[in-house]
Amino acid sequence: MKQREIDAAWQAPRQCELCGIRHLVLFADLDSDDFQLIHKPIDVLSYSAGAVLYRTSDAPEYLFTIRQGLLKLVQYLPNGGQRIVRVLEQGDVAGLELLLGQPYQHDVVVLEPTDVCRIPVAVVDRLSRDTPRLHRQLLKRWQRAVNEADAWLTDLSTGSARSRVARLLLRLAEIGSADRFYLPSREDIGAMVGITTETASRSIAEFKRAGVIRELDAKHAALDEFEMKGFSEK
Amino acid sequence: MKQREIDAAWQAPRQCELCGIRHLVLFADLDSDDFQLIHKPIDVLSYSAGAVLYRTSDAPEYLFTIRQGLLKLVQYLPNGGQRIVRVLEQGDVAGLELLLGQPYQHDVVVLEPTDVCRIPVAVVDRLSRDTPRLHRQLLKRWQRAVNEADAWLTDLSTGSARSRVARLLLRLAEIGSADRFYLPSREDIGAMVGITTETASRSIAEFKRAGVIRELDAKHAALDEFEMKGFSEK
DNA sequence: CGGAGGGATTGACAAATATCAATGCAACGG
DNA sequence: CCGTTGCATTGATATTTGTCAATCCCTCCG
Repeated sequence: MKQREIDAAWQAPRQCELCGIRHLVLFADLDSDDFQLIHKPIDVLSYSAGAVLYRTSDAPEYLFTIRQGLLKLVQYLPNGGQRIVRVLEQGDVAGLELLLGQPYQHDVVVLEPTDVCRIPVAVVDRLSRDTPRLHRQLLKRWQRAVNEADAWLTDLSTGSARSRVARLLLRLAEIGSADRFYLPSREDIGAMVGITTETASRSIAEFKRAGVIRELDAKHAALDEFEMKGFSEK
Repeated sequence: MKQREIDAAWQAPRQCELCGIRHLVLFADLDSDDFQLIHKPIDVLSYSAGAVLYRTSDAPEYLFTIRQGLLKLVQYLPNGGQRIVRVLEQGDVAGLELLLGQPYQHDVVVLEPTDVCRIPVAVVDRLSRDTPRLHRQLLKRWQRAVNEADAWLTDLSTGSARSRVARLLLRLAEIGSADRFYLPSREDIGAMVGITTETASRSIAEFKRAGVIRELDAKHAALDEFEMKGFSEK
C-alpha cells in the first residue's frame, strides 16, 4: 500500500506531462519543473452514473479535474428543497473552493460515466504558491463557473416552464455530440430549471409529440435546434 | 490634462497604501514595492443612485472596487427580458472578467450612493503578472461571486414568490446596518427573484400589513428577522 | 395651488403551474 | 415468464402567478 502510493506520487508528474487532454485541464500551462513540485499521488478514477464524487459534508481533501463525462452540482435549501446549480463537463474542475479554505459547497453526482483526475488539495496549493503558470488557469475556471451560474439565472430561471426546459435542452445539446445529447431524468430537469417533475415531464412529452426531440435511448435524445429555439423564446 | 494624469499616476501608490479600507479590497496584501508597479491613475469616483458604472457594450478598460454603496448587476435575455443576477457591496469588485480578456458581462447600475476606485485593467494585469500577493485576493473575489450566484439560484429562484421575496429581504438586511436595509423598487425585486412587478408588490404589501417590515423611507425599511424567516420557508 | 408623472397597490380575471392520483412502460430479478 | 420496481406520462383540480386596468400616493414643477 505504502509502496503503491509512493509509485503513484513519483509517476504523477510524468503521467500529467503526457496527459492527452492537458491543453484542456488545470495543468495546461505547467512546465517540467512545475511538475516536480507534485509530491502526492494524483489518481485517475472512473465513476458510473449515480456515483457521488463528494458531498458537502466530506473532508475537503481533493480537487477533481473532469477528463470525460457529465456531473451535476446539487445544493440544498434549509427547508429541504434542492436545486441543481450547474453541470460539469470535460475540462471543468470540481472543488475549487477548497483552495480558499472553504468546505465543499455542493454535492457532486455523476450523470454520465465519468473519468476524473483526483488531485490532493495540497498539490494545487503548493503549485498555486510556487508557479504563476497555474494562476491564469485557476482564474479561467472560476470565471467559467460564474458565467455558467449567471447564465443559469438568466436562461434557466426566467420565463415559462416550457421555454426554460427548451433552453436547458439547447444547452445540453451543445455539450453533447453533434446529434446526441444527455436527456436528464424529469426530476433532474425540474431541479435544474426550478419547476416540478410533472411540469418537466409535460414539457418533454410535448417536445416529443411535436417531433422537436427524438428519444434515442432512455437517457439520450436528438433535437431540431431551429425548432427548439422557437420554443425557447416564450 | 496630461499633467494631471501624471500626478494621479504618481500619487496612486501612496494613496492606495494609505487607503482606510485596504484590508477589504483587492489590494489588501500588496506591499510597498508592489505599489510601485502602478503606472496609471487610479481614481476614486462617486456615483448617485441610478448612475451606470458600465454597460456590456462599453470598452473594457476599468475594474471597479466598491468602497461604499450598493449596485446591481443586470443581464439580458435574447428576447429582451432582463434579470438582476447579483448585488455588489463594499469590498466587491466589478469587472473581474476583463482580466481574462472577456468584455463586461453585465450592466452595472447604482442602487445606493456609491464610491469606487476605478482601476485601469492594465494595472491589475501587471500586478497579476508580477506579484503573487494579488492572486489570493483575486481568487477570493471570484469565489465570492460564485457563492453568491449559487445562492441566488437556490435561495432566490426556488419556492413560492412570497418566500423568495422574504429570502431576498433577509439577504439585504444582512448587507444593511442593524435596523435599516435597502428596499428595492418592486420592479427590481421582481427582476431579482424572477417574478412580476405586481407579484413582488403584493408580497411586500403583505409583509407591511403583517408588520414584518416597517417602511422607514421610500427606499429603506426595517424587518423582524424571526417573523421573516417564517415566511421564507414556504 | 393644481396638475403631471412615476411608482405602488389593488382588483378581477386568465393562464400557468403545482398537487394529487392513476396508469403506462420497460428493465430487472427471481 | 411473471411480478416488482422505478420512472414517465397523463388527467383532474386546486393554487399560484401573470395580465390588464384602475386607483392611490407622492413628489416635483410650473
